[in-house]
Amino acid sequence: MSVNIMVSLRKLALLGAIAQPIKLSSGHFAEAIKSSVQTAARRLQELEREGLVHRRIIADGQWIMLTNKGIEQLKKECYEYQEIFFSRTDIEVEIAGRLITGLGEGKYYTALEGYKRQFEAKLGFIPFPGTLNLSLEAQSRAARKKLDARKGIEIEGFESEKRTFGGGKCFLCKIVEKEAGGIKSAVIIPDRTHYPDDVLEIISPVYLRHELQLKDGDEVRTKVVI
Amino acid sequence: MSVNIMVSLRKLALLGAIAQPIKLSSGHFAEAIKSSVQTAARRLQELEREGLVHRRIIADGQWIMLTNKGIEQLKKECYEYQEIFFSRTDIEVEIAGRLITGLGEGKYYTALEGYKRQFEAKLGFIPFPGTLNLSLEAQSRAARKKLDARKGIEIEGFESEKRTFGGGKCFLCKIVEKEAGGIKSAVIIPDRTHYPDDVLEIISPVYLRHELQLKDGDEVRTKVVI
DNA sequence: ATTACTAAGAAACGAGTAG
DNA sequence: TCTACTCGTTTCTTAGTAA
Repeated sequence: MSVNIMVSLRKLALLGAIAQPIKLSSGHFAEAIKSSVQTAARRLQELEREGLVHRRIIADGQWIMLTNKGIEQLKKECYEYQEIFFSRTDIEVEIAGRLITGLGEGKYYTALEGYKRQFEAKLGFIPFPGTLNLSLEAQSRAARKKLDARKGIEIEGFESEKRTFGGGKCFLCKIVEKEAGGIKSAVIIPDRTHYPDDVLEIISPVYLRHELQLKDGDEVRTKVVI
Repeated sequence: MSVNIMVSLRKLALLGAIAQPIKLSSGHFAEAIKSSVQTAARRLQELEREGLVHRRIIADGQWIMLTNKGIEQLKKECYEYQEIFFSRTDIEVEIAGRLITGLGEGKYYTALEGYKRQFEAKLGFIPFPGTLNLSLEAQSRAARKKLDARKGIEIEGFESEKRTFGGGKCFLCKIVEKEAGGIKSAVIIPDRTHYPDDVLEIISPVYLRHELQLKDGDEVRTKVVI
């Protein structure tokens, strides 16, 4: 990935192309990146070719918006800065939520060899098949947001014969109270999540729901190591 | 500032050259930035020429550490990412500290035309000459740290005939309780501070110490708009 | 082993032009 | 105006060499 491409991508994000498409011409973009129109146009083409932006050309310019891949790339750089400037400011964030029943895919994914192997190597345990899903209130969603800014423990995606499985990241955590101090667990955040960001997925070597005698609607508090 | 230079600078920061000098050779650095030894060596030379790193060549490599200028450059990029990803998550941070008497330079600096003009234009008031200095406990120091991550309201440095005066940044704030709701004030953070980061300097259009009937040792709480 | 040159080769840039 | 080419020119990179 060329560094100029990354700078262009960042500029587009700053211009607001991360949340919604923005309209701009090569000419305007040239001013923004302080280059010639040709170079600006080439950068936008390149960005599209690399799959980092969606692009739609119209009569008097183009509509540009970052793709998920583009956002991911940008986040990687962002993590580096977090690392440089805020590496060890906070150690833990506390997130609370109410237990809900998931869609069952947690069970499917956590059982896959491609993930299990990584969980064991990187987290130190083989997860019980399934995830504990917590529904988060506004306050905890804000705390959850801090995890976005963190690199976490990286879980790589992989491919099987039939399909590809996306990557994600984990954070070690512990459930507070409930005498669960001794149980290792981890928050898992897929890159392309099927849940909105108001659900927190937790994995653990044991069946937490039974181990802690939890039922839907119970409040669960967890301290996440970031 | 070439983009390749910035990438190299970031890499050095990640390698730890921000807090203390690190020893590395062009060969090692070449691996880190995935380039030839020649390019790596040239980058280090360039970085030094631009005043972004201190460099000391020894028999089997070199000692490298970022300069303040280098760190400032890096922070600028960091702000961009903050802007992109965390723009409006928090609005305020609360910082509490105990009133102490400063060294008197606050009085000197706030009275300088070069600063006064900017305060009036950017903060909306001409500061009373002097700063209110708060000594921060551990918890508030952590809150104070959040300001480092923010761009704030930029105050530019300037030169007089005799010397140069450094820049810094400000954050609007309000003193909580004490019926001070109506008094505009601002936290001021010089780029090259004479205070360690456990002192918070506040300026205001009025003499806060009298206005709020404060004396050394009193606890003052402030909400800083970030 | 280093760093620091030089010079050839590769890559990127921007003026000009077409559609 | 716009995007998207081509094509000289400039800039950057790397191999080779010296200290």
